[in-house]
Amino acid sequence: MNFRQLDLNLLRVLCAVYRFGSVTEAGRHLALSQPATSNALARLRTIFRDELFVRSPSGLHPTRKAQRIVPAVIEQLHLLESTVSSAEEFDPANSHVHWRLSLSDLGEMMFLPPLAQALRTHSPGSHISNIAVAAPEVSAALDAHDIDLAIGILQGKRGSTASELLFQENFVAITASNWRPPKWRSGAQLSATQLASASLAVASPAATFHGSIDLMLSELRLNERIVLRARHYGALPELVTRTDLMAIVPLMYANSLAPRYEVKIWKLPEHGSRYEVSMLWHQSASPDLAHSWLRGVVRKLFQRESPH
Amino acid sequence: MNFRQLDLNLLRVLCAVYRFGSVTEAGRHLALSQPATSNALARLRTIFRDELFVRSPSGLHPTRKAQRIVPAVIEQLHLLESTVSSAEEFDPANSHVHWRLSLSDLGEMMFLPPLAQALRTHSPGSHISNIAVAAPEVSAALDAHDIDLAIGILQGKRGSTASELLFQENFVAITASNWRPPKWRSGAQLSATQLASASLAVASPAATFHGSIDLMLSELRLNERIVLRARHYGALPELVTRTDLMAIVPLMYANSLAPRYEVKIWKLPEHGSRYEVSMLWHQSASPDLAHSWLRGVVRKLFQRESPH
DNA sequence: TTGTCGCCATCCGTCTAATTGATTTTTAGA
DNA sequence: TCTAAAAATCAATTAGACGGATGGCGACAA
Repeated sequence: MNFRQLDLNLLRVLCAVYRFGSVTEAGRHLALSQPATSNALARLRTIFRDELFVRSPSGLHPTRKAQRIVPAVIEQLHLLESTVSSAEEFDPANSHVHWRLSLSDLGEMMFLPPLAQALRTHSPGSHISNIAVAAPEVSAALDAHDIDLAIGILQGKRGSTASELLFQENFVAITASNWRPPKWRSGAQLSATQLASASLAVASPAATFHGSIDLMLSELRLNERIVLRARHYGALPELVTRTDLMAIVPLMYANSLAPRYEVKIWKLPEHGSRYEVSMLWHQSASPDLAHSWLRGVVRKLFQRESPH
Repeated sequence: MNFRQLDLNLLRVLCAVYRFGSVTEAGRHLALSQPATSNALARLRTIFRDELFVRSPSGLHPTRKAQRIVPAVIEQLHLLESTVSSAEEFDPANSHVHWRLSLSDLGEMMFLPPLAQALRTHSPGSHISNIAVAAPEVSAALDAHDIDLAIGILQGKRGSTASELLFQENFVAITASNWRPPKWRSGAQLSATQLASASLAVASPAATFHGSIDLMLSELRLNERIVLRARHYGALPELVTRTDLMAIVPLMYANSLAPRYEVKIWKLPEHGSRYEVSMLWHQSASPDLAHSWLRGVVRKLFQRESPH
């Protein structure tokens, strides 16, 4: 097996067969006929002196040797793709990229409108999909190249995940505008005891923002006060205007409600109510100029210096 | 420019032209005719919509676009090579690898004999060359894939350099066997004042071990006592047996002299006389089974627990 | 057990890209 | 301006990879 005389294009076939578990399907994906794909696989088998894939009821199953090398080859081909496509200047106006993002439901409300507006303006040929991935799976989804970029309260844990802080902000409480805490005089600051007497509503979405509010409330020893848990933020504004409940939401979201809802914003104790919003992507996409452009757009739209 | 319909083999041509600055030479290296190479370059130019290389007095000079991507592509092809060649089990007995090492002159004396013996025994078809690279250039030489492995008092500084500690040891002093310090009674331990009265000879090779002795001696405030500087260790044993000079050498080397030379070994103060011997290689070679085997041989021959 | 279906492997004609060899073009330097 | 070196191009030929059609084999169900 001599790498120098290996047809590199065969590696594509190797990866595709690994991915689809089917010669026919791999060929379809590579825009190659089934015989050509089969022939390529035969050459691979000769070169590697290994069957590489054996038939099984569920499709072609990789041998140990294939299992050992193909995932790494897939990763390296992705790297090559990013490098090669970083060659040409990215022209957003004339490009047709399908961006696959991961935003929580709140992320959609907060980030999608300005992002979509920017993309419609500067890259009208591009498409956006939000693939809402649960927070713990974000890194895996990036590794699998199922999504291009994730925005939210997320941390890049693995080495293959790159990340950039967009902003830090605080959670706040919103209530109906005529809601008052006991012994209230004026202002929008709640004392700890006043807060401790409120009944709380929170949203715990499955996707990106998951968990951080719960974490904060248990730090503030307020988790006993939660009387309503929603799965999405969308219901909260109506909820607080119609009940005596206090909802805990990101400041950004509270501010966005002001024009349409009669809600009052209450500051929470600084301690524990802070959260960080970052964007995450797969490291191999870093040199890609298209991806780099998208990150620039996100940065320009959402990144700001932390007040603290 | 669509990566999916890019002939990956063209990237080889791209890298070779970049490396040799010549279509003809690149073709020769790739076992490709000059017209074929020229044609491949023409296709690359169409694909990348860029000249990629322009003629200059010193050969084909890469354009900015080529400069941006080709080094990364070279690196990624090396990665692919390591991955792909890690597919087959490495059979040292029947393989023909040309190992390019970087050893200092002392390294040659200490490490090459057992290493060569092991390789002759277990991989008689393989070759070894010592490309003695000066210590500061070791990482660069690994990056350029000019050498496969370096052994010495070295630290892997860059992210692309992998390293593994082989052992820690101390420098010692050797003298003629009848040499005695002032007010000496018995034993092989020198007091600081006794040491400070000796006249020293040191070797400062250009290659890997460079500098660490000087560093130690200046820590011990003994650099004033150096009366002779050699460029190689080979001359020191004869030197100390014929003069009253004391030579500072690694313990390992001092021990190796015992059977043939009438020298006495004196311990030095523990503080500052310790050094670490490591092996360094390029990270992309980590998955390569042949390289991994070589590292295993080196490890088995030379790695030992530190006495401390 | 047998028939059918789905999928991989094989066969053959076609076409791309390589080779050899020669020629033209370009460019730096005399 | 001329020369020399190297890239680009041309032409004829050949090797090999692809596409379409066909054959073969195992899985699953009646």
